[in-house]
Amino acid sequence: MSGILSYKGVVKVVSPKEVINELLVDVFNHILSIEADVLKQKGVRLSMTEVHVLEAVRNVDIPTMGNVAHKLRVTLGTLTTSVNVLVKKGHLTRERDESDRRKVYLKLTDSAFNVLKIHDAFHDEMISSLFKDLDLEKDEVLMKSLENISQYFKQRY
Amino acid sequence: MSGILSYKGVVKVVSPKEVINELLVDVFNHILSIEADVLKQKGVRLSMTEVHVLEAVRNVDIPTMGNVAHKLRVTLGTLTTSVNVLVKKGHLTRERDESDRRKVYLKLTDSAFNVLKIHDAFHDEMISSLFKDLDLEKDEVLMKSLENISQYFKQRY
DNA sequence: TATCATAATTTGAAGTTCAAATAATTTGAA
DNA sequence: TTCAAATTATTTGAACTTCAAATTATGATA
Repeated sequence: MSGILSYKGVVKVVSPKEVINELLVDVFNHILSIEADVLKQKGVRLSMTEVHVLEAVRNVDIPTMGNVAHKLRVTLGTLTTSVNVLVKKGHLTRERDESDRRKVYLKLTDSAFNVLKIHDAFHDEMISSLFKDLDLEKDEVLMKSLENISQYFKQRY
Repeated sequence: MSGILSYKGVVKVVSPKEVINELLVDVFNHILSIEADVLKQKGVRLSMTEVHVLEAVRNVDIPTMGNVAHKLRVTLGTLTTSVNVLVKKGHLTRERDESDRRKVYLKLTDSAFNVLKIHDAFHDEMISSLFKDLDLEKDEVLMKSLENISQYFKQRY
């Protein structure tokens, strides 16, 4: 993918960095829109945003509104709107903390787990394709790269 | 990052695949929201969506409405709305193709190039952090991984 | 020419997000 | 203890994003 691009008679030399940048953005957007299609086609009546809320509820240590909102990097108000819909659609329940009644715990219902099963299968397939033709030592290089960038941003901003 | 997670007394073994999946999603969302902040802080009065339109106009071979919409994977109607705003804000101009007057070419103005310069600097820094501690041979492993996944989705869907 | 195809825009509705205002509860300092 | 400040979550109103369907304009072709 790196090398030379020609457009309108202009020859452009493309660095590995530029290629990686464009691939990252492109692949990521592609994945999101494909997954939306897959879910719709499987009869899941949820948007990707809503699926991400369910995923965050599952992945966060203690699924309060605040923790989930932080994980998703949205405001509490935004999350409240999403959760209202997801409760109405039967994928989430709210539970008050009895010892601190300000807190609300979110809980996934069985239908939420079904949605996440489809989601997981999709991502598994995706990640497997990423590993194709790479031996284990190299998988760890990829992981190290992702950790680098994750750390970098956590420190920097 | 791979290994053992403990929550509510339950011990969970996390595979490299799961870690990579979560990192990818997490890092990507993080980057988007950080970049939005950086742009705002630098006085750019555009949303990330709008910046992505400018980026697509620059990156696509022939920047017609159709080609740019396809690159962004949005409908033409969606793109039209974005472009209307970007023209109003002075970042884009429309030009009719004189030999086929159905077609519209999008053209970046100088102020659009200024926005993209900030965008590029940000992404450069980001990609550099990804390369930290990795030698060139390994960068190519990462690139190969991304190409794999890109190819996979282009063929599969 | 009449019809079909292509390219883009307009319109109306649904979904997403935020900031600011509000509400309920807990914490802590006087 | 008590009340002011802090914490946690919800509500509200506005802006933005997106799509599907209808419409407009133009080009290709039978």
